[in-house]
Amino acid sequence: MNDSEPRDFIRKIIYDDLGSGKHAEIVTRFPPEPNGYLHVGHVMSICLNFGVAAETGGRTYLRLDDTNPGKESPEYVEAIKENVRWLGFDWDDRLTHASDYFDRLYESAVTLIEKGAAYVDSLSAEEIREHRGTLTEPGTNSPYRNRSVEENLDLFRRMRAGEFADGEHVLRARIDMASPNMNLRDPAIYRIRHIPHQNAGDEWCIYPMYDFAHGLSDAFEGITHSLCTLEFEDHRPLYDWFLDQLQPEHRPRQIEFSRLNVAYAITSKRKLNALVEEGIVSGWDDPRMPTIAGMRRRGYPPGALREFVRRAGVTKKDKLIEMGALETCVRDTLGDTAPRRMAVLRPLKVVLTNYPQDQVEFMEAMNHPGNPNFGTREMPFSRELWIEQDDFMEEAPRKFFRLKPGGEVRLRFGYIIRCDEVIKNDAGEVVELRCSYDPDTRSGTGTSDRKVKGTIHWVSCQHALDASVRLYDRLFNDANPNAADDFHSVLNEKSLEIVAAKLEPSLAEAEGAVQFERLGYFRVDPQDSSAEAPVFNRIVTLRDSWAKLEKQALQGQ
RNA sequence: UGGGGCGUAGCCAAGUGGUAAGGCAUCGGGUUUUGAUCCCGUGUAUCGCAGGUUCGAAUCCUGCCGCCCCAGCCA
Repeated sequence: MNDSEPRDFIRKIIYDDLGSGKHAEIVTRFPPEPNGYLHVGHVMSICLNFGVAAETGGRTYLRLDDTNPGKESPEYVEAIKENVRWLGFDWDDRLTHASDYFDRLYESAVTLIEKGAAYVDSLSAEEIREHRGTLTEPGTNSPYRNRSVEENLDLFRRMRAGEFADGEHVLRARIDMASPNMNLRDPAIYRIRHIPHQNAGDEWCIYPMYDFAHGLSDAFEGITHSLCTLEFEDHRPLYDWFLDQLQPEHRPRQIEFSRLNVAYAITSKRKLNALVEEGIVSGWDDPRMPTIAGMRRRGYPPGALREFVRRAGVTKKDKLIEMGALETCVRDTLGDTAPRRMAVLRPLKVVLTNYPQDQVEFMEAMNHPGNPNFGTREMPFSRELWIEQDDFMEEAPRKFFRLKPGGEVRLRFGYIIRCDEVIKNDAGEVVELRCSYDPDTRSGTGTSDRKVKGTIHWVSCQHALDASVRLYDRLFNDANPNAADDFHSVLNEKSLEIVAAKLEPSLAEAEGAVQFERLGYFRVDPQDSSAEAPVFNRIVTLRDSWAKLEKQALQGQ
């Protein structure tokens, strides 16, 4: 991919601005409000803002939009920084806060008042709402709309001095109460809040609103392109209005793009919070969460996320992207980077009746069949082995080429075995297989080159490592849980299954993502795992065309 | 019913007057000691609909339809 080729409408605009000489350098910003965790939807914005600046040799600010104390907390700031860094981006010394500009913002508000472009309104919140009109009816002017500049100045100073209670007054832009654009019906720009600010402390009791603070912060930082999501599109006239009124040195341009939604995932902060609060998930970084923290803990590589949003593209069309597209990116990345190992998730014992009682052989196994640089390892092989329950069927269909009574299968990197006897418990469940192995078929060194259709994975019983493995599935049953009236009704009750697995011994040293052959990609849980009680998370399954066949067979019946 | 956006295959997405890229998914096939990977091949897309302009329209014009956003002293 040639990054110097514009590939979306925003990049086209930006590259044109560079080409025309309108800007010598591109400056962008990623401006999260520190009132929650970043999720998959934010990844788009992060990659766009940091990406386009990096491509063009520009700069990006990480700006915390902290204009509403009481709803925001420093707890989230660290998480946001960590998430952005983990995704692979760097803001250098450009970590800022909207609160850094409180003084300048205040001065700008005073300027607006002096120009007669803002006034102190003393209506209550309810009254203001009533005066705003509706979507189809114009609003009506506040009786305070024509206060003198002097009176406005005096009142605003006293608001700032703390002479009034919350809600007693509000500073409003004086635009047009009859505008068909609701945002232009004299929007509030400063409100009184007697709450200490997480950064500014007790210095202020009035705080600027988003529309006022955001565009001006952009201007103060010399942002050239202020990229945001579609819901701010009809705020743009207001964004431009403030710039027109105040004529800051730099004039940023706001451009909107559509949010990225992923099927089966929720991205509402409120709902995400409910999942945590209600204990439906274990926390903000629960591997089922669509948060960056969750995806990170799950084991999604940051490069896979970047690739995902690159493939999704930047447009203005509402999108709901299939989860499979994300999973493909994860598999693509991990396929190249994850060493292969063997693990049995649902163990079934196999006894090789003709294998010497106490013998142990060490089988050489490739760590990555597609890349010899990964080297090899040795796997202990013995008389008693664990295989996957799914790899045996007593009454197997035609195309099932794993183990069945009287049938043969290859043990990966081991021998070909034949199933001679099926042992069941009183309940009629298969609990053990008696098999015989063919000594001539040892992997690599076999004197027989006979082939069998199937190859299955295994772990030696006496050498196996016990581990708890968490199998994650989508959190919701509905492709668009965001649209559900109540997300509880579409929760997938089986989004987590925990199994007692048997791992090959080398997995004791596992770090990073590994592939459990034929099963999927897994990684040690960074929080809950210990040497005594290892815990693995399933990142994503492998593609499974057998499962697909089975499904089709079921549907065909 | 006011304003702002958006409508190209199942999901994304190029294309901006010359006869519909690409990715994901799907479905075939080949390779394979992972039913993975890899490799080949695979799409009757009424380009939302209807008119119009033009030799020629996804692209221009008109009218309609559908979906999303806006009535916080949230962002």
